[in-house]
Amino acid sequence: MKSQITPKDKLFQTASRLFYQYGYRAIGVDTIAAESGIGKMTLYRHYPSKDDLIVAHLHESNAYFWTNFEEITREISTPREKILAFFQYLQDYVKTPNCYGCPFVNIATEYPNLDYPGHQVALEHKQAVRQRFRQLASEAGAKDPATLADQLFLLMDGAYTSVRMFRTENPATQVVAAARTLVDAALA
Amino acid sequence: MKSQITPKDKLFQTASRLFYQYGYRAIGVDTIAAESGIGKMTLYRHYPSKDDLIVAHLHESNAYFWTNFEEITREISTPREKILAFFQYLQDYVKTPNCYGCPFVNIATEYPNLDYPGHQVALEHKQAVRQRFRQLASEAGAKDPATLADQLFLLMDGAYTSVRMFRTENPATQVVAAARTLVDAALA
DNA sequence: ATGCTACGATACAGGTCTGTATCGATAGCC
DNA sequence: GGCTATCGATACAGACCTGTATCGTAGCAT
Repeated sequence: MKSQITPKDKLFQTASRLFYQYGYRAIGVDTIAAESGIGKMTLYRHYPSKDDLIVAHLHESNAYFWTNFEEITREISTPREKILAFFQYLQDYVKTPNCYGCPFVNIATEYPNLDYPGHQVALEHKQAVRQRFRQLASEAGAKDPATLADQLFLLMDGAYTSVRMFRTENPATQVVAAARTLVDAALA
Repeated sequence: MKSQITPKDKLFQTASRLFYQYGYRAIGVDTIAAESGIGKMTLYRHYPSKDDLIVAHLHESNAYFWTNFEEITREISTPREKILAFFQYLQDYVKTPNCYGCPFVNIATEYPNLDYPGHQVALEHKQAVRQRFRQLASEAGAKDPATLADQLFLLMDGAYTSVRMFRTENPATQVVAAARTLVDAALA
C-alpha cells in the first residue's frame, strides 16, 4: 500500500479545519502550510489562489452535507419524521465542541458581497436546502410548503449562528422542539 | 450654532456604516479615514486602537437596539403582543436594503474567539436579549419561558443571518408567522 | 494679538498578507 | 542506474494593515 494520504489531501483537511474554526480571513496560507507540514508552493501548485482553496472547501462541505442528510433520513419512513430527524441530528451536532457553526453562513458573513465566489457557493447550497425543505414539507402535506420550509430554514441557521456566538452553552438545544411545533402547526 | 457634528461623530458614523455593511476585518482604518474625510491621527486621538472603535460601535448598537425595542413595545398592552410587535419590526427591517444582518452576530462570526473584546460585547448583548425574551414569555404565561425564549431567539438570529446570506430575497419574511406559532403553542 | 488646542495631511515603521521564484531532495519508473 | 515529476524549504516582491511621528493650519479663548 502506498501513501494513502497525499500532501494535497493533508493540506486540504488542515485548511478546512482552520477555515471552519477560526474564519476564512483570519487564516493565511502560511498558517495552513505550517500547520499541515506542507510547503506553500505545493498549495499553489494544486490551487491557483487562496480563494480557489476556499471554494474547494465549500464544495466539499456541500457534498458532505448532502451525503450526511440522506444518510440521516434514509431509514425514516415519513417526510415529517425525516424533517425532525434532521433537526435532531443538528441539535446533537451543535452541542459537540467541534461544531463551529455553518461554513456557508460563516463565509457569507465574512464576505457579504454576493459576487464573491465563496458567497455564491454558499448561496447555491442554501437555496438547495431550502428547496429540499420545501419538498419534504410538500410530501408531508403542509398547506403552504414554502412557508414551512422558510420557517424551518430560519431555525436551522439560527442554531448554527448561536453556536458561533455562545459555543456549547447555546439556545440551539430547543431547535427540535421548535421545529416540531412549526411542522405540526403547518400540518394541522 | 457651532458645528453640530464633530469630527469624532462623523468618523464614528462612517466607521459604523462600513463595519456593518462590509465587515470588521474587511474595513481598515485608512478606508474609514478616507471615506469620512477625517485624518487618521484624529481617529487614534479618540480611539486607542481599531478594536476600541469596534467596541464603541457595538456599545452604540446595543444602546440603539434597546431604545428601539422599548419604543416598539411601549404602547403594546400584552406581553404576547409585545413579542409579536418586535418580530414584526424585525421582519420589516430585514426587508429593507440597508439591513446587513446583526452587528453582534457578524462580529462573533468574524471573531469566534470568546476572549476577543468585541465578541464579549456581543455575547453580553445576546444574553440580555435572551433574558428579555424570557421575561416576556414569563409574563405572557408560558409554561416554560426559557424554552420559548430560546426558540424565539433562534428565529431572530436566523432572520438576521438570512439577510446577510440572501440580501433582500430572504426567508425571513416568515419570521412573524413562525414566532406567532411558537408563542401560541407555548401558551396553550 | 497670542497662545493653545484640535485638526488634516503626509510620511513612515514594522508586521502580515498573497503569490512567485529558486533550489535541493526524494521517490517512483523505465 | 538514471530520468522525471513532485515535494519541502526558503527567500523574495509587492501590496496592505495597524499604529506612530511630524508638520502646517485654522479656530477659539483670554
